[in-house]
Parts: sequence; structure tokens; C-alpha cells
Amino acid sequence: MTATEAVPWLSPTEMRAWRAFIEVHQDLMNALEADLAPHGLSVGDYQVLVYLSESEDQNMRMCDLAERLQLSPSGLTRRLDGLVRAGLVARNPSSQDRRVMLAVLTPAGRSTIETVAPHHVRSVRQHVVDRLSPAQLAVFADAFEAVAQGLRPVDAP
Amino acid sequence: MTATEAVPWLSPTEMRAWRAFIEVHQDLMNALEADLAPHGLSVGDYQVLVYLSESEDQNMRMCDLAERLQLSPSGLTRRLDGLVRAGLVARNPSSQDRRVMLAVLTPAGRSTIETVAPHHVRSVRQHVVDRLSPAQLAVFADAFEAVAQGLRPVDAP
DNA sequence: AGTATATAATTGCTTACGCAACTATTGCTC
DNA sequence: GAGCAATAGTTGCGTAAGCAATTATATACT
Repeated sequence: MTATEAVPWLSPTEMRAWRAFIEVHQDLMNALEADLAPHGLSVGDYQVLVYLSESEDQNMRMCDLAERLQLSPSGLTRRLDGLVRAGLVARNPSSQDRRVMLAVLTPAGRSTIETVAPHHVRSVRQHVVDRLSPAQLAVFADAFEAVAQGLRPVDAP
Repeated sequence: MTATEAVPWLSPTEMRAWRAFIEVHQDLMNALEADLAPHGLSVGDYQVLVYLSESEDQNMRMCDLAERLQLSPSGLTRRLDGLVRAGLVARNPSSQDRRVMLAVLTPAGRSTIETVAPHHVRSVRQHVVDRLSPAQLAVFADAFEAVAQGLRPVDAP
């Protein structure tokens, strides 16, 4: 609630970093979407497939998946609708907890992610990773993890 | 069009950097939105006011503003609708080119951005800038500018 | 056990935005 | 200077996602 009490403005470097971050994100996502589009997937769809494929039994509870994807429950329900319609993911009711719906990768989904992943990785390399030195990447990773740490426990004591 | 030809997977550091970036962005924007909400502005609205306030005569052509904001023409039209309704921005037809509509900051808009900016800067500091060392910030800025350089001239020869 | 609370998923409603279509200008070419 | 292409802005339509309400189930309290 403190008012206009001497907030140090951003220095040139700080401003440069901040604006570059803000401005790059949109362009970058557009580029990744464009690279993924020929394969019939959006970045959002791709992420669903990635997380499912990384999971033990190729499945995840909707609520856990939503959290991973930073998506609201309803958002995930609808994103999954598309993937189910495309036959890449199926919904399986959990036998342990009848409230729970498991999103599970179908063989088609498995095959799709295996085909598409190398293209996506190439895309990420091309637009980002290969443009940065190993030292830059290390700092980059540390920096974002520091920011993440400050954000996650915003209200989790 | 090259197919599955040996794309080197991401190294642990590369993966760490990439995932941190992807995951942080959403949380960060949510935090900034939340900090700005009490002032009745979205981050998108705020950016409009910032760019207008930085412009020579507190005005910009719609098309230039849309490009700055990385927004489609229609997207900007609608975003401006909200700001006009709130009395923070006005639409002035250009006297030089009758196709052009100038978005111009009203006194209320000017006053709003001057009031809100320090809070927003504090917010950015709190969540990002102050969590990073000057060295990290410098690398951060360089890294994003390198990425931006690779993205901007995608089809501009 | 029996009620109260918490959790999981979905649906209705609203908002934000991009694309394509349309209109109104301007500038270029001959 | 007449016609044509390019540019600026808006509107209709479709898509994606969040919030609030709803339903179903599970867990905790007494």
C-alpha cells in the first residue's frame, strides 16, 4: 500500500533486459507455433503430449496435468477435447478415485510425439539455444530459476 | 523439410534454461497482472499508456502502435476501445492522412500512467530485476537481444 | 455411521485476440 | 489525371482460456 515512495527506476541494462524479455516472448512463441503447425499441433498440444509421454504410465490426472501446464481446470478440459478428438489422447476414469479422470497417451499420440519432438527441438535450437553460448545458457537457466523461486511460493507459506 | 536427421537433444543445462523460461513467463505475467489490477489496468493497457506517453506528442498511429505492441490491427482496435471507454486514451483522426487514426493520451491517461508506473516498476523489480545480479542482468539482456535478432528478420531481407 | 468439508472434473458465460473481408484513403504508374 | 496497388482502420466470425456454478466423489470430524 506504500505510495510513490522513491522507486528506483530501471537502469539502462535493466530496462534493456526487461523489454527484450517481454518483446521476445511473443515473437518466439509465434515462431514455435509456426514450426509446429505443419505437424498439426499447437505448442499447447505439444506440451500435453510431452508431459504425458514423460509420465510413468503415459497418463496423468487432469488436475496434476493442469497444474503442470499452468492451465485452469476448464482450460485443460477443453484443450484435451481437441486432443481426444484427434485421437492422440484418451480419457480413462481412474479406478482408485472415481472423481479422477486420467488423460492417457494413445499409441497414435505416442507415435505423434516421437515424430514431432525432433522437429520441435530443432526449432527451439534454431531460435534460442544455438544462439546462446554455453555460459549464457547457464546464466539464463540460473536467472529464470531465481525468478521462478520468487514466484512459486507467493502464497504458499 | 529435413526429416529425422540426428537433432542433438537438449543438454541438461539447455533443458533447464528452456523449461524455466517457458514456465516462468506465465507465472510472471500473472503476478504482474495481479499487481496492476488494483489500479484498474491490465498489463496490455499499461503498455499502451507507456508507449503513448513515451511518444513525441503523446500520440501514435494505430498501425505503429499495433506493431510496437505486437498486436494485430483488430486486436489493437479492441484494446483501445477499452481505454477510450475508460477515458484514458482518445482517438484523433490525423489531419495529414485521412486513413490514419491517432491514439492519443488524455490528461486522465497521462495522470494514470504517472501514478501507476512506480508501482509497476516496483513490481517488476520485486519479481525479476532485484532477484538478479547486475552480471546476470547484463547476460540476460544480451541473450534476449540475440534471440530477438534471430526472430525479427524472419522474412524481412 | 452421518454429516460437513474438500477435491476433481465439467459446463455456461464472458473476454481477448487473430484472420479474413470490407471500406476509405493515398501513392504509383502510364 | 485515370486507374491500380498498397496502406490504415474497423467489423464479423471463430478459437482459446479464465471464473463461477454444478455435480460427483472422497476424506475428516464427532
